Amino acid sequence: MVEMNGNMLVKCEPNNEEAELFNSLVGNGDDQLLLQQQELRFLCLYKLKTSEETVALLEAQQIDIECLRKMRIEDVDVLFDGKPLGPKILFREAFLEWREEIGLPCKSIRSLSCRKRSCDSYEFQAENPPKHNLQPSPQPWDDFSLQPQTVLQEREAVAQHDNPAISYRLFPWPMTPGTLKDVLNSSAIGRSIMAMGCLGGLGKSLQYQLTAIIIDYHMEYEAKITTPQLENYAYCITTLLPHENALTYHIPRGPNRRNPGGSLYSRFINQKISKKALAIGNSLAAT
DNA sequence: AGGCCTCGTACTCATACGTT
DNA sequence: AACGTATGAGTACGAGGCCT
Repeated sequence: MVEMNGNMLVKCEPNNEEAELFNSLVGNGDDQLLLQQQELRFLCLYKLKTSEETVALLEAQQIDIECLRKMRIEDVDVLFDGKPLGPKILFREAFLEWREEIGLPCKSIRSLSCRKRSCDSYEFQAENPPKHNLQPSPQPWDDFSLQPQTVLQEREAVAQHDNPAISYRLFPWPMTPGTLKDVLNSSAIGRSIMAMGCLGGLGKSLQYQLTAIIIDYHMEYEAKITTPQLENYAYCITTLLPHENALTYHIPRGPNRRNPGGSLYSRFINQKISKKALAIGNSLAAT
């Protein structure tokens, strides 16, 4: 793996311990629970900015992300029963904000009992999240795990055989951290990237794979790439995989750099060249 | 095992073009 | 004219395959 540390390149390869840990995470059926715990920790520590104690509290109550999505405000009181008020206030505020952000505003039992529960509208909402805004509005964690069932099934069908020719047009545009997560979850290599990214920095080969996936996604929508788009991709990567260095993926122009740098731009340029060469080759073969 | 070659990737430089 | 952006050409480097 190569990381940018100021102007210095630091090279380090994933060690055996990391590989074993990775295998232990993605290897067998029991690992679903581990991955869920990783996801919960990731959400709590990086998004909700809660303390380790709060994470431990949630784990002790066997609360996972699915539970957090369904949690009611009274449950927060129960969770922190007998605990100091400070962490409770911080968690509650961050939790309410997150629920608003993902389109599942927190309800109380009382408010729910005040209206008819013909089809449990907020469960319904969970399966029918608000439509994506087409304008770039990168919201970390927006739409995490909240894709319409049909679309998810469609993607799963495409991804089932880990077909390298996944149609990224099934995913929303432009990319957000949530979209990136869905894109990665649609392939085996993407899931490996997610799993490794939870543990630490990605290896060099996984960084290449991640870059390739994102550029393939981009090129299904647009033939050109702009600086804001490159910045957004770097933002999505570092939001979803906080151990990654944005400069690995996108180096902006500067006084001493006329063009953008980083693996994203390079991959994009080389893909364009490859595709053009292929097109020329095909046209020559056709004549 | 070591040398050579090919290929893919990352990067820089130069240039053309559009916008302000 | 100055600046930003897109593109092409060229170079360096490393990985992998092949041959001796």
